Amino acid sequence: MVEKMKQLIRVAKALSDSNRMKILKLLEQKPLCVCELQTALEIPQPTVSSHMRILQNTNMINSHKDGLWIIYQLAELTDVHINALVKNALKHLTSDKEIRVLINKLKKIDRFDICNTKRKGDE
Amino acid sequence: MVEKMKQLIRVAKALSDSNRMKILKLLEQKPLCVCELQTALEIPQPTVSSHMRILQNTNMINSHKDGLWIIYQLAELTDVHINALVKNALKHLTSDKEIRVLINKLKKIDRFDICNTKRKGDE
DNA sequence: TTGACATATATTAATATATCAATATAATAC
DNA sequence: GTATTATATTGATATATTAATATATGTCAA
Repeated sequence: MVEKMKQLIRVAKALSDSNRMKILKLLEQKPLCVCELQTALEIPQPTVSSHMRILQNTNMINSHKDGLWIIYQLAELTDVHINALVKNALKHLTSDKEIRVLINKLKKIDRFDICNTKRKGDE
Repeated sequence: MVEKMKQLIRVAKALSDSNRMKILKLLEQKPLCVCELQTALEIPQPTVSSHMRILQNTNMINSHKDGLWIIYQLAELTDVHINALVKNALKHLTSDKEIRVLINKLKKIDRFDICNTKRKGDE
């Protein structure tokens, strides 16, 4: 059996940081690699990785590899109340000014531009 | 205008502590004074007061005086998403073992027994 | 292989938070 | 007034969290 209290506190702590909330809101738009998040948030890469680990420990996100990249995406939480809790946190930030600016900025960010990795099919 | 991000993080931090979650679950049963919470949680009075201040800063609880007592009670949050978030956190803990034991323990706790204050009408 | 690159981990320093003893404040009884 | 009681505040200490730098790992291409 899961420990409800510990589970809740782990999620609440994960939501207690503005960088992590920004990451979740960005992932809500589309799956992203570390370098895209790093560019959007303008913070060092290890800082991003550190936040990703915390989010992954709550099962709020999952990841898969694509060459050198690790693509992160939002995950559906199996626990109904925790899932609703997180959804409400994300909805709350929809009208946040800084978040809106950030999401707009994301439109111009593309991992193929950031990284030197050649686009598949390029010569 | 409210700063959505700061508001969310303040609430998430408030929910990131097991003593505070226990306090909220106890207040869900009925309004309580500090000495009742102190007895239920078996922690020193200043620790309780410290948590109450944090919870009050999020508007999750409010208080009124009754003689020497300060009675705390759950408050309805005006922000719809934050309110739903907190409600889900509380629901999540309904099945938590430790919380169930605590709520059961609360039934035997009565401020008139704990405190030396004379019951109104006593001789 | 080797080198370049994307990401992860370790270490450290700075900051934030939780707890609790001691003390202060406020309400009530005498 | 003074004493008592319930709660708040202060200040000290321990622990947790964050972020930055340095280093390591794993992948791909040549």
